[in-house]
Amino acid sequence: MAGVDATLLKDLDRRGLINQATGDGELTQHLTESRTLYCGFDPTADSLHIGSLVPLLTLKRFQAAGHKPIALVGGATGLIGDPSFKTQERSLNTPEVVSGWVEKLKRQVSQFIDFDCGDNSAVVANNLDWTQDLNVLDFLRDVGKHFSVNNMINKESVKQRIQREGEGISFTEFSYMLLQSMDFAELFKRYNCTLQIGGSDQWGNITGGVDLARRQHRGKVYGLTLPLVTKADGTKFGKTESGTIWLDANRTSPYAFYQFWLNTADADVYKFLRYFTFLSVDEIDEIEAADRERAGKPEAQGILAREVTRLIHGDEGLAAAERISRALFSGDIADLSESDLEQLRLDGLPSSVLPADFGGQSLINLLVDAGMAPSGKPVKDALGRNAVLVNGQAVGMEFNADPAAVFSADRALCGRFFIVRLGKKKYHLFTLES
RNA sequence: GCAGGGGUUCCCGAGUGGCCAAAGGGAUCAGACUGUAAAUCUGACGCGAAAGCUUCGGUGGUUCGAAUCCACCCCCCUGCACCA
Repeated sequence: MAGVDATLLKDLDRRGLINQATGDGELTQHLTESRTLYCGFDPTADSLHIGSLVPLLTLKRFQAAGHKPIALVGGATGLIGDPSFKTQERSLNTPEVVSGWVEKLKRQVSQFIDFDCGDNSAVVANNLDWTQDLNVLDFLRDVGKHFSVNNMINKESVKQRIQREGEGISFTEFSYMLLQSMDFAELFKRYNCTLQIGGSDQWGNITGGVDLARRQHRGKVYGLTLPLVTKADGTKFGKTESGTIWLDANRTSPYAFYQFWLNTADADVYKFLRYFTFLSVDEIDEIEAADRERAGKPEAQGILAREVTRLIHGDEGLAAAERISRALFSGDIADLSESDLEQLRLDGLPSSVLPADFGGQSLINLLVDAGMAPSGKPVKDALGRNAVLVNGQAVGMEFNADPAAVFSADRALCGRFFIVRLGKKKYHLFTLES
């Protein structure tokens, strides 16, 4: 068996990754031997987003330290919906939809952990396996009996739903905790899994499982929660104007993903390096010190973007993201060769083909149709402020009715390409029909 | 079922007959400044290039005119009752 890195918890602590743990510090002792731990991911979409990245990477950290990770995909819990800290009851998804998502998440989660490294190889589990045939009476007698409703309604995670005027909670969602608790007890029985990790919102569900494992199997198991990722300016982490940042390249291109991290605020970037990369804390401290020393533009964002993009999208995804970023944000667009431009499209820069005849289409319309803006208003605003650049040339409102003049062959790069920039950061590649 | 409270533009939340596309805040977008930051300032923020058009749970109605009044309906919340 591979040696166990007993300093793991200390490292997690230095990274700020420990929010709360059960067992009064016994966990450190517990982890001096190779253990099995799990973290659950519920299928609420066909891909995870970066909100799940912290627990996902923490599983990886545990595995690197010699422990055996189980990634649990919630085929069952996904059918119910976790009420923890949610302000509203959510609508149920159909079993077919959820099982489709389960398959996708299984694949996605599997990219992060090693399934072929001997004794601590990872396992992917689905809690539907031990719940779908469970009989209601057995459930109520064997599981329900161990839970006190008095206790459950006092949980902080459901308080909003219990106390707040205007919202309620269904029995279905209220029961969620029992299902998750069962998972822990079950994994303890099946795999001798003795640790569950999760976001800080999972504390109530995790302690529920700790108690159930003890009551059902007299098992001594532990829970550890990770902090919720917050931003210094108080806005929600993981969202941009174009929506959630997903891990699936089909939903969020490696380029957009890379740009997301590159735009991290100074106030957050060192924390994020500790959360989201495998660079050592010492290395990160050095980066921070060097940035402070130098003043001006920090290096940290670039390092963060590179590290995380490589982690999620691999070397190729990173290379593509960097190629696009370099081409668009530094240097002269006019210097790009035809193959460079072609490559941008292959790399995932949003692109579309211009129609041969513009008909009566306005320029605003064309850009909206290409997906550069949700409606005409922002484009109009940008046109009025010289914030629309076609191949580096500002285009004003007066061209709105005359897209043919803007997208004429003699103004195209290499005879057929137009790079349109809207605002500071939104780019789109148009090509003339050949 | 009864009683009470409530459903407003992405979110929170004002508005209770015309001056309302609807205060204020947040989020978001654009500009200036910068480092593809932050802070700050400016502008935008239902749709539309514009003229104009469509909104305030739904449907009808009253009115010259309704988010605002009336009727019915749907949904949510709180309490009570019924059931057991």
